[in-house]
Amino acid sequence: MAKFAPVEEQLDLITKGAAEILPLDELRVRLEQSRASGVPLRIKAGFDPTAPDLHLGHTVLIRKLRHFQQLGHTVIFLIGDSTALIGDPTGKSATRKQLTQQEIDANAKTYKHQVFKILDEARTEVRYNSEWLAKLGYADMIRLAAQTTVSQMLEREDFHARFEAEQEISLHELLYPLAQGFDSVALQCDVELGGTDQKFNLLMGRRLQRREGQLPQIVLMTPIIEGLDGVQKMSKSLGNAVGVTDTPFDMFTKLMSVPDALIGRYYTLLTDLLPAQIAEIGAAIAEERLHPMQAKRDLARTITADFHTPELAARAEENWSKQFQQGSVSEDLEEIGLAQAEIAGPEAHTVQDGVPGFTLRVPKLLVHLGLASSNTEAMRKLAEGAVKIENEVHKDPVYTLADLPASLTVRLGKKAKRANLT
RNA sequence: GCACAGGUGGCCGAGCGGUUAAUGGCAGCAGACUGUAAAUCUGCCACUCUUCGAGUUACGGAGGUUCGAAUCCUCCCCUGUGCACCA
Repeated sequence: MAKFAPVEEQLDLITKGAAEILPLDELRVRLEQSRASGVPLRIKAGFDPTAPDLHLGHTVLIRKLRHFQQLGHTVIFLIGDSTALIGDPTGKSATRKQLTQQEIDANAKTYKHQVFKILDEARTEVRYNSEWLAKLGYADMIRLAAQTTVSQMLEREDFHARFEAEQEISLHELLYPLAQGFDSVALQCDVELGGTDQKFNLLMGRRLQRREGQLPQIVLMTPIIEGLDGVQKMSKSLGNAVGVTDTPFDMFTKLMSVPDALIGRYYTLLTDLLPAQIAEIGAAIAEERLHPMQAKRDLARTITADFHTPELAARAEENWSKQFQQGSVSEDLEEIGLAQAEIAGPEAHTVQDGVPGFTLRVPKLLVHLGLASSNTEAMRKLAEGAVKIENEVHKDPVYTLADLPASLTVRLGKKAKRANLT
C-alpha cells in the first residue's frame, strides 16, 4: 500500500498557484480517504493535439499534474485525439477548423515527447480518448446528448457571446463539453485539472459522473498565464508564447521581454519556488534592493535551465547580454548556408582598388535567412536603417564580398542570423 | 423554401461610381529613448523586379454595365434573423 503525506501537507502543494478548486472540502475528504485506504487518486488532464507545440502556458497545468505525481497519485495524461476532431471552441469566437486524423496523430506524438520534460513518464498513465469515444454508437451519442439542454449549453460564456453576436455555432461544437465530460466517466477520475477557461467543460464531467452513479470528480483550475505582451493569454497563434522546445537563447530572450509586472506571476506559475521565496523577491524589488531586470534574469535562467540545462541557460544569458546590452551579437546564432549565386546582385560591383568582388542582393539575403517575410518588406527595413551586416548599419540593397566562401552576421532589429555563403 | 440584413487587408470597422492598395482603431515590425521590458515619440505595415522608378494582384466567387467599380446589375456561394399555429 502506498504511503501518503498528511492531507494538509498535500493540500499545501496542490493549492499553490491553483486558481480555483471546486469543491475544496470534497478534495480534502477524498484525500483523507485515499490516505486511509492507500489507494492513490486518479488525476486527469486532457490535451487536444490540435497544435504540435506546447508552450509555457500549458506547462502551468502540467506542473500541477507533477505535483500530484510527486504526492504519489496516479496521473493520467489524456490525449484528446477524438475530441480534437471537434476542436474545443473554448475561448474562441469562431469555429475551429477540423483536423485530419493524420495531423492529430503527428501532434499527439510530439506532445508526449514534450510533456515528459516535466512529468515522470514511468509513472504516468497515457490514454487516448478515442479508446471510448470512437466506440460510441448513434444510440450512445443520443443518450449522452440527452444529459443536458440547449439553454444550459448556451450559458457557457463563449457560446452565449457568439449567440448574442449572431455568429454561427455549429452543432458539433456543443458536443465538445459532453465528450470531455464523458472522458471523466470512462476514466473514473477523482480530480480533473484544466485552465480556468475550461470551467464549463470540467463541471460537465461532474454532472455526467453523478448521473452514472460515480462520485463526481473534483475540479482544479489553473490560471491562464499571460503571454509575453503581458495582456493576452499565452498562445502560439497570438505570437506571444514561449515554446517548450525553443532553443535556450530564444527562451531566455523571450522571457526577458516579459513586462516587469509579470515577474511574480511567472515565478509562481512557471517555477517550483515556494510562495515565501517569491514573496521575498517581490518585496526586494519593491524596496529597490533587487533590480527588476536582475529578477527577470534569474527567472529567465531558472526556467531555461528547467527545459535545458543550467549550463545552457547560463550560456543563453551571456549571449542575451551580448546581443541586447552590449550591442554585439549572440555567439550561438542560427547558421544558414546559402549559395551566393542564388542571391547574386549586379555583376558590375567592384571592391576597392578595382578588384572585382561578389555581390549580394540584401533583400533576398534577408528573406532567405527568414529575417524578412518578403523582398518588399526587406527593402523597407533596409531604408529604415534596421539592417546590420557584420555589425554595421547597411542601407544599400547590394552588399559586396571580397571573397567566397564567407560568413556574415546579419541582423534585422532584434533578430540575428549568420549566413554562410558559398 | 420565402423575406430581410450582411460578407472589405491578421482582427474590428469606414467607404457605397472617379486622383492614391483602399479612412480609422487594435495587433505587428523598425528607429530613438531605456534597465531587457513597459511608457513615450517617429516611421512602416499587398507582392514582384535591375526599387528615388515600373509592373502585378486585391474589397465572398463568376460574369456584365461603364472611359472608370469595393461601390451599379445578374447568377452563385456563405453567415445571421424572421416566417413556416391563428395569417
